Amino acid sequence: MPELPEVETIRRDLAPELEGHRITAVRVHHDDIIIGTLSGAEFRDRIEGRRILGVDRRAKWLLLRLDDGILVTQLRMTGRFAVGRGSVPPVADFRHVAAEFDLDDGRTLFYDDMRRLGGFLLLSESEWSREESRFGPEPLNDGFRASDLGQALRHGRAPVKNALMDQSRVAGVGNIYASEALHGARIDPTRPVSGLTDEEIRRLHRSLRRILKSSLDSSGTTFRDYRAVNGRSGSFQTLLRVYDREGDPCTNCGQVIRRIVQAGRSTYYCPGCQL
DNA sequence: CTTGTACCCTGACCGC
DNA sequence: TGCGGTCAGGGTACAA
Repeated sequence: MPELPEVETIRRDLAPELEGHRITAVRVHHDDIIIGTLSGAEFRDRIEGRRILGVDRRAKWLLLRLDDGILVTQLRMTGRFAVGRGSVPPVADFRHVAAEFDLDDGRTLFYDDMRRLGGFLLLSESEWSREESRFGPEPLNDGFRASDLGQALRHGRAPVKNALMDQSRVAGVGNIYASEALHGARIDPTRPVSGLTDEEIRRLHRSLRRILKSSLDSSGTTFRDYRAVNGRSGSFQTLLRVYDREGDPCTNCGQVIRRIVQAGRSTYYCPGCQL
């Protein structure tokens, strides 16, 4: 479901709700959302009593920093959070609640995941730092320059669209923003990374950062499953130029937007201005 | 090494 | 109305 702007939006919503609070009880309704070797009961026993010190993000992962360990969560396609009082989630369409975390002030954090592709992982600092080292640089970090993008992207022969979505090259970019960033940079998504010029890398760097920031300002893109916390919608879908717009005219040049499939995922692009 | 494919799961939508 | 096929903001294991 969510990419960098969506996960960061959720982080910003969750942090003030959770920070400083102790988790008093955990209920796991589907063991398959506990990633790794712990059973639901073992997971519960190790989380209950822990205090949440802070909420961070890396790539598309959320980190609940506990007073003992890090509760890592990945939302994949349909994971969502809500915080409310009482036994019923505050959002009507939470029909697939997979886990609940009671807080020390009587509120509950609900995790809903229709497809149950997302889930939770309890790690130590060192386990997390090993996981984390597989990710490429954060594209919105201040120090992320065009040369860093070039270094991350310009090896191998992968199509640039696939390379952008490769989390070990650049962190946090998924299917929507890969298409949008390439359109903004006027680069054909099928181009092999090895052939990209310095000028194209500079355009892609500017385009990627502009689009991710702009989406973050809009609280992300909601046209399907994604919601921020407690059902709040994003609005960047109104600003998408190519994604899910097959058959529409390009806002740059008027040619008809096309959809192709790369690595099993839809890519949208304009054959007129993306060369 | 790098790149592509199948798969996890449920639901919405489309054509027949 | 039902049925089958396809697709969905992701990531991983495994094959070539």
